[in-house]
Amino acid sequence: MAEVMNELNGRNPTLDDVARTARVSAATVSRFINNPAVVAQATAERIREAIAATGYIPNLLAGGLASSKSKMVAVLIPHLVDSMFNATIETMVDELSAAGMNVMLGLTGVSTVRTAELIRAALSRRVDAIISTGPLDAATIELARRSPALFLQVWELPEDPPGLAVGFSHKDAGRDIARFVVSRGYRNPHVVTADGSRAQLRRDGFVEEWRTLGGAEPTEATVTIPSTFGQARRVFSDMRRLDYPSDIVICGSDSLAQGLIVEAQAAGLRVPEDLAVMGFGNSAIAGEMRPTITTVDIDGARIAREAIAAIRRHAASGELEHRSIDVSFRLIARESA
Amino acid sequence: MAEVMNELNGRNPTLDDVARTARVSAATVSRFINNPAVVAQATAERIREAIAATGYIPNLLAGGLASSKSKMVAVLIPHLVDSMFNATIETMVDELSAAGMNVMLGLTGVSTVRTAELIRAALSRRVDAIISTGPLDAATIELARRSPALFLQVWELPEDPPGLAVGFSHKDAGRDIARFVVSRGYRNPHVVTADGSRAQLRRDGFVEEWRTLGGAEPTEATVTIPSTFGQARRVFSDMRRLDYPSDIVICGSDSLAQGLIVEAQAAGLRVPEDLAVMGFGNSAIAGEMRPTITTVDIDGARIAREAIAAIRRHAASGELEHRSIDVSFRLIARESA
DNA sequence: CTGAAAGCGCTTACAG
DNA sequence: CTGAAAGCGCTTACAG
Repeated sequence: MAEVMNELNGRNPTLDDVARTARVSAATVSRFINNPAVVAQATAERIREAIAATGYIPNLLAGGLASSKSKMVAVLIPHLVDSMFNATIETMVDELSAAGMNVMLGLTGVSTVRTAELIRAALSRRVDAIISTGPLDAATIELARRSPALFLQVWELPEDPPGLAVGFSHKDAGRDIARFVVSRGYRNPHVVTADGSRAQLRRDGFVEEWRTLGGAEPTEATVTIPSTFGQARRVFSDMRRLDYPSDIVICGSDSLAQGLIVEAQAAGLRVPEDLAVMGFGNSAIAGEMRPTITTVDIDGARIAREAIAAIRRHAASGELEHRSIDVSFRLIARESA
Repeated sequence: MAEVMNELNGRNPTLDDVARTARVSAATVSRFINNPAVVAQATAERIREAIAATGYIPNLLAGGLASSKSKMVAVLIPHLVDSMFNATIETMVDELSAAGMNVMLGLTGVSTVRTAELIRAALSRRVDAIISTGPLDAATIELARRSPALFLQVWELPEDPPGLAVGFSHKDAGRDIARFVVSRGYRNPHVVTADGSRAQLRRDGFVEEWRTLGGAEPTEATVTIPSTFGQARRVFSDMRRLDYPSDIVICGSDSLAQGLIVEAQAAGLRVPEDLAVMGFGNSAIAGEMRPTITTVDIDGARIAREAIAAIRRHAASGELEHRSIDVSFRLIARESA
């Protein structure tokens, strides 16, 4: 072993070094690493020992270049702080790890320009798949369409996705919320929308259905992404200042809803008796807040699993699927509304 | 342009394709891409056009293999959900993007085994640097020490780091909290510690200093990582059930503190009059909660900037620094304690 | 089940 | 400022 280390002379051991100490060809070592079942027992044992003796760590740059498979997946999200996607991403990373793949993380900040740059960067690294959230410009859609990498959009169902989509209809979710609000007898909703395309779709669905059901024009407010807890303070004080008749606030996220509850309570209001609040996303806090928060549950873990399963199918077969998987959503009535 | 596309015959354009259409050598195109200043104006223009015409996207796998620089940095954190590191990571990702580098994200789940696997995976991809949070086993420390990649530990200052460390003394932070609690006249702290090595250090610092200052033995509780909002419920009900005389709860994170405030208020207690609460981390909610949360601020953005600056220095010079950067911490007294 | 050899698409001294 | 050529460390038909 000492001799092996010595002849290396400081450089990293390569496949050839392992092959030499195991007295086999490089091809056989490569096979052992990528598909152990295909080499003979005795040979496998020698190679195993040689790898241990040399401290060999494969070079995936070289491997990827030769095989044109990087075993890397790009995951593109807007933010990390106060993000609705974190649980989904966490499941994705875990599932990818289990499949021997690593993830390249990109933060788009809801910018189509940044998104396009990150997609190019991902393609530069010859990722096997790109998982994207958020809007794409026309050129990027075209790039995605031509891409040899599997292109996945998650948490949404675009009209004509360039690749695969795993998500749900945000517009339908908005409509469902409207029906729920009517069924509970609320009359004056205040709709708080974040400045993202998905949030906008939910808002549109809500307002459309609300009108259809004969509701009076709702009041509205907007917040920027990431919609932090703190923006709730401004929204609430605006409502008071402008003397809105609101009996329920429809929030674009659970953290915003949580913030509104805190503000309302601090102002001496009871939730939901004096002011009801709805969230979106069913984050952990929604079920644990006092009062517990009425919200819409999205099965992020399922989105992640469907996405990764598609990537593994693609890795195995090489075929590019092109369809949409609707995981739907579920309104959860709790105490806050 | 159509001809250029045609002769490609479906495959991705390579550096050679660009070179051919620009009527220069591949070497010159490579120089243009990596250091435009070094090629002549007129040549540069021709290459620029050729790149646009062919739709060339460089292959960083090949580039990395040839140059043994991957322009990729591995970032290893325990979790994404309810994590104290997210703001730090977000700054890191932004800074790395600006420097033309991408990030490989690894989730360790506080497991040294997972951490070791991820470090091997990162080395397989020949990352330029590894940024790690959390404990390392002996073999991994040795691996990090030998690693050609820059090894950075952040949010902590280990005794004898294998590479660079950017963080602060958790034990000192715990001591500071003890002094603050004494100065405010609290007598019966309840210390809630998460099951991580850093949280444990803060707890030890607190208890040590508290005893030194003559305090009575504090009561204690532990929570698991990630310490979600919901664990606050159990901690609070245990305190009540066991009839602790607590006048202040020292929490391991702001979200835990927030949960305790909500629980205490729901039980009819006033914070801080009936029960004071302290957090840790100074997340956005800490300053926006009602009451605002007394906590300890860590300058995560500075940690990120120092780390990325070191990586850029390393990329430029190739030298491996080996030292510790203490960014310290700052106790922020607000309303909750 | 195993080996020899070509090739993946870049970068980088070296020479001019 | 530019080009020819070797080499980075793997994988994968092809042959046996």
